[in-house]
Amino acid sequence: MKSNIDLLLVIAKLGAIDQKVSLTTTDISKKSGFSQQTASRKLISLAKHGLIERYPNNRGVEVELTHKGKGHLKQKYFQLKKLLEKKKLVIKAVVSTGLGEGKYYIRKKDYYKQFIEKLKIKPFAGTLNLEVDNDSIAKIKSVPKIIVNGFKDQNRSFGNIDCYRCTLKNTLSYIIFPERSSHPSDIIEVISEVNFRQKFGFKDNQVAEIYL
Amino acid sequence: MKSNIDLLLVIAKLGAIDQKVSLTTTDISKKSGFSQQTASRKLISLAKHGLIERYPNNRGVEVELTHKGKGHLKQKYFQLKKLLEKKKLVIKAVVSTGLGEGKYYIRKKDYYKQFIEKLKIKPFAGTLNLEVDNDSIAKIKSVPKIIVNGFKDQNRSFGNIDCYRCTLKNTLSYIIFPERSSHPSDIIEVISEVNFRQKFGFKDNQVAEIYL
DNA sequence: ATTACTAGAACACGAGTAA
DNA sequence: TTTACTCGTGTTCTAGTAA
Repeated sequence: MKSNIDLLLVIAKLGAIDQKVSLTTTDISKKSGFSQQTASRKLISLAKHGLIERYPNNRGVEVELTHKGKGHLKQKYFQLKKLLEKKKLVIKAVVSTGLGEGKYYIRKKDYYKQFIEKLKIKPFAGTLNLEVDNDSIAKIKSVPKIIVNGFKDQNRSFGNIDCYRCTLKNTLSYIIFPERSSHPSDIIEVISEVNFRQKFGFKDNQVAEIYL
Repeated sequence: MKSNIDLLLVIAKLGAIDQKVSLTTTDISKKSGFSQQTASRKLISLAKHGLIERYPNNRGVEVELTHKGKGHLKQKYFQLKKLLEKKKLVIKAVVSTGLGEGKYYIRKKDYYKQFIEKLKIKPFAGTLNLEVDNDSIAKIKSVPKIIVNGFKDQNRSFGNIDCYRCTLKNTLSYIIFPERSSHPSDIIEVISEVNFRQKFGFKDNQVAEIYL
């Protein structure tokens, strides 16, 4: 989809960011500079991509940004913030116990080889799980993504892993999002060459700062 | 021009925001997802619109964002900031003595009528001049613009005036940009129903906060 | 009043390739 | 190697209107 972030921003500014708002496609066309027809078509497209919820009726359209739509705006915001304020984004995260999924993935040779090649680290065979607030995900996704490709072994297929470079305790690390993760969306996994729990004495519920 | 702000952001992230950077259109195409040809064409277009400076040579392109290009990014940034952080933008401004241009404009009946209709104020027949830093202009331009139309009288023609709603000393006010102003770009003019110098004792060099 | 379909025009895209 | 032109194709636009 062609990034219709400009139209999303127009709709958000009309108030649809945290509540349903009654608009007309003509309102939107005036604010956006598109024709009424194009506003209508784009609205349908945004809804199809899950960025807004849309309830047309015979007096206009009720519109509200979805969580995902708001996420897109936040992502753009954090990109600009990092760029223009010239300082790193920081995430406050809480150490937690995960499912051990990451550990399983890291040990797969096809992934491991790519971690070394693409991420330039020889990862410790375990991950640190952290709980973050919702804006954090948008912050993470605002920095360049490195994709570690999936593969198939004789038993099953493995999906891509999206990796985002960061530092934790001044240590080069990566936040990893396996394509088909069963993690709740506010838990992230971090890999690096070190065992954070051992080297830095990390315990559950302890707060850590991640720099992007 | 179709807002190529996404490509501008890509270029800025490649380092072209406060210095010239040697790039190739292939670099840009990889980072942006467009083809090399499209990256080249868009670069030419950005330069034509004054958003970047571009020096192609036989080993690539040297690129740097112009002041205007950087302003576009800042504008988008402040739009998102205001929206997502749900608080007003604030500008620190220094009271200064202007040219008396604004006073002359306000008294023109065709403008005055529009001020009443479109801005819902009966402006005091004078303006407050303030000196602001450069980011402030981007902040101002990130909020909705109200256009007061120009006109012709028997002697000369008058251009449009761009008006931006704000509050100063809790007073509904508007920052006005006459289309053909001889103001330096870091001086703004504010109109409202009150005489700020009289009512609030404003003196030159005093700092004032403007909320957008 | 609305939304949104159809149709044709305008525009943007990238493959091929010249310079 | 570059940049960037031409040109064929596909996408996106808006005017006219149906519902």
